[in-house]
Formats: sequence, C-alpha cells, structure tokens
Amino acid sequence: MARPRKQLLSRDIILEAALELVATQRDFTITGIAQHLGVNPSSLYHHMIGGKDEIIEALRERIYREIDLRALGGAESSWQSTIEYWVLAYREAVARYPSAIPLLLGRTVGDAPTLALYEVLTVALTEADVPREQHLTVISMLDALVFGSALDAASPDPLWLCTADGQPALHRAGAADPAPDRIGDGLRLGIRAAISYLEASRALLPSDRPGVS
Amino acid sequence: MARPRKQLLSRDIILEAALELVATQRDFTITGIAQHLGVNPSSLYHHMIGGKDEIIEALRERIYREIDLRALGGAESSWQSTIEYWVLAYREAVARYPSAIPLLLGRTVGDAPTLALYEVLTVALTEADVPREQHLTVISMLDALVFGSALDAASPDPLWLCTADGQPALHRAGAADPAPDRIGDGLRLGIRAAISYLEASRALLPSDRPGVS
DNA sequence: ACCTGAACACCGTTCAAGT
DNA sequence: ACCTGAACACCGTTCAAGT
Repeated sequence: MARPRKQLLSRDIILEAALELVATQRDFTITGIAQHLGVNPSSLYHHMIGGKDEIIEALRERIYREIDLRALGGAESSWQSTIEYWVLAYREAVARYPSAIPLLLGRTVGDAPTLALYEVLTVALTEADVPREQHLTVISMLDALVFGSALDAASPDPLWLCTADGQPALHRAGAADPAPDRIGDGLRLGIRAAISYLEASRALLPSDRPGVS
Repeated sequence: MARPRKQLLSRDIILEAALELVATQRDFTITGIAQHLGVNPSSLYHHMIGGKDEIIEALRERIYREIDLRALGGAESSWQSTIEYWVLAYREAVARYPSAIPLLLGRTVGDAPTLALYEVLTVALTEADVPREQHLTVISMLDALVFGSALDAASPDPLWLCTADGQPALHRAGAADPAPDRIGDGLRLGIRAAISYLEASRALLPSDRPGVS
C-alpha cells in the first residue's frame, strides 16, 4: 500500500493538474493538487524538489509556451502588427489562467519560452526605431497593458458599489449600455494608443536609415 | 494578566501597524501584525470582527485617502492635466505600499475614498467628450497603467536572466544605459499615449458642443 | 470591555518507514 | 524508486476563561 503497482505521479501529471486548478479554481495549493490526483501532498516532493516555487516556474513555462510566436517577427510583417499580435496573444494566454496571475507577477524569470516572448517584442521595437535605452520602458508599458487587461477580466462585476447620488458620473458610466466586450475594447484601445505614440515619436527621429521619412 | 491596565489595541492602532508592515515587509499576516504590537493574534478580532478581509478594506481606504483630490477637477484645469495628475498621484500612493498591491486587486470596493477617486476621473472623461459607454473601457486602461507601473517598481532587478547569445535584442536592451527613472518614464509614456489617443478620438466626434472644433 | 490561551482546520515541507 | 503517514512550523479564526 505504500507503493502502488503502477506509477501514480510524474512531473508532467503534476503540472497538468496544477494547470487545471489554476484555470478553474480560485486558489492554488499543494494540497489541492494532491487531492485532485488522489495522492498524499508529500508525494509531490519526490517529483518537484523545489516545491511550490518550482511548480510556479514550470507553470509559467507551460502557459507561455502555448503562445504561437511563429506568426511573429517574419520579414513580411510590420512592427505595428507584431506589437498588436504580441499583446493580444500574450494577454489571451495569461487570461486563460486567471488565478495564476498573482503568482506570475514580480518574479525573476529565466525559462526559454518567456525569454523568447520578450526577445520577439524587443526585435520589433528595434524595427520601430525605438532608441535602445527606451526598450525596457516600452516593454514595461505593454506588460502593464497585458496584465492589467487580464486582471480586469478576472475582476468581480460590479467592481464598484457606487450610487447615483454619491458618484453620479461613475454611476452613469456603469449604467451606460452593455458594452459587449469592454475588456477587449480596453486592450485594443491601449494597443492603438501605444502604436500611435511610437509612430509619432518615430517621425521625430533623425532619418539615418534608408526608406525612413 | 489577561487584561492590561491600559488599553493595548484599537482599530486605529491595528491599521497603523498593518500599514507599516505593508510598506516595509514582504508578507502581510495577522500574526505579523500581532507580533509587531506585542499582542496575541486572537486579540485583533475584538476590534476587527471581519478579520483579514476587513483589514484589507480598511487599508485601501487609508492608502487612497492620502491622495489629494483637491488639486483635481477644478474648473480651471484641463481634462488632460486632470488625467495626468490622476495617474501620477494614484500610482504614487499605490507604489508606497508594494506588498499591498496583490491584496487590492480584483476586489469589489465600496469605500468613499476609492469611489471619490474614480468619480473624479469619470468627470474628466466626460469633459474630454469620451462617449459614456466607453468610460469603463478607458478607466480600465488607465487602471492597468497605474498598477502595472507600481508592480514594475516592486519587481526584482534584473527581471530576466537573458544571455547575449540566446536573446541578443533583449540583452542589449538591458545593457543599454542606466535609464535614470525607467519606471517613471514608462508611466509618463503611457499617460501621453492615452491622452494623445483621447485627443485624436475627440477630433472625430460630431461637434455638438459650442467651442469644440 | 478587553486580552489571553487553548483549540481547530488549514497551509507547505521534511523525513523515516514501508514496498 | 515511489508513495505513505507522522511530524513540524506556520497560517486565520473561534471561543471559553480570566480580570
């Protein structure tokens, strides 16, 4: 009874269960994964020595690996469409696992899929003639857009308990029209704003490249 | 010994300690607050019946109350400067308590300071002639900017473990120049992008108000 | 009224024991 | 090699007991 005839666990099985929890449940615990797999919590440590931290890193890797980068950065696509696709695809992947978002934020990352994701964006910024010392700045702004939108989607509705008397403008805003896809609209608005801004800055640069006005 | 001569706790004392923890420490626990006050954890429940949730709500109220709204929305200030000030002041208040950020996100709010904060922004959007049904969309985008920037500031440095061989563009971006205030730059860039976009959309509107071109 | 201390149901993690 | 079960140090929360 201490050891089953067939192997019950593997790194892959554990991560699959973790992904499912993080996509459906509100909280994400070692105990929860173990229960989901019908196994003792301590058993997980034979496959994930790093514990919860290692699981989170592996989750990020899996989530970002789902983003298809092949459609990006080809010579035929403009930097505008690359940035647009990057934000949309990134945010779609993240929003699929809402309860993973707080786990992913603010951690040092070194896995290949994540680095590849940001490398592709940086190349696009180079093509957009963004000065090199501003790359991190623009990246952090687009990052904010992605996670802000994903968080917005995971937020309760209504987000504000406002009243027509106390906060008339906010109340009217909430009452105004269904707005079929507010979250998506916000994201697209942010993308357009960012690209317009980059295009405007670009027009001010000294044109030391052929074909650039 | 079960009861001291002088009162040890009060709602105010507890919240002050919680604010201090959330500003300095990495984690925020009931036990931590109690230790900080030299008191038994269970004692807190005599003043905060709602437990940790109530403390978080009260923290938000205190943090946002520090934002000075008097400088906003006056008849003499443009909607552009209102939005700019709103984002800057909001983000400054939030960034002061980095470990509170995950606690504040995605919760239904009903306290007066928070509602006042968003009411002021919504009024500015009205003045900017943003159609009412787009108010929530724009708010969510500016929200993303605020929290994205605050999270960025709380993130470890370096955020990516990239190599010159594996991710050349990203590596160059990280190596390029000190960038004195990257976070602030990202925020200001986002603000300018948003305002430019709102100004451009505004120019496309039917001018049914006098003085609007 | 106000605080303590025991108690409970949870966490994540370690480790000796079983097969 | 692989899983269990006891154990430990933590959480948040409740409640009877003390003054």
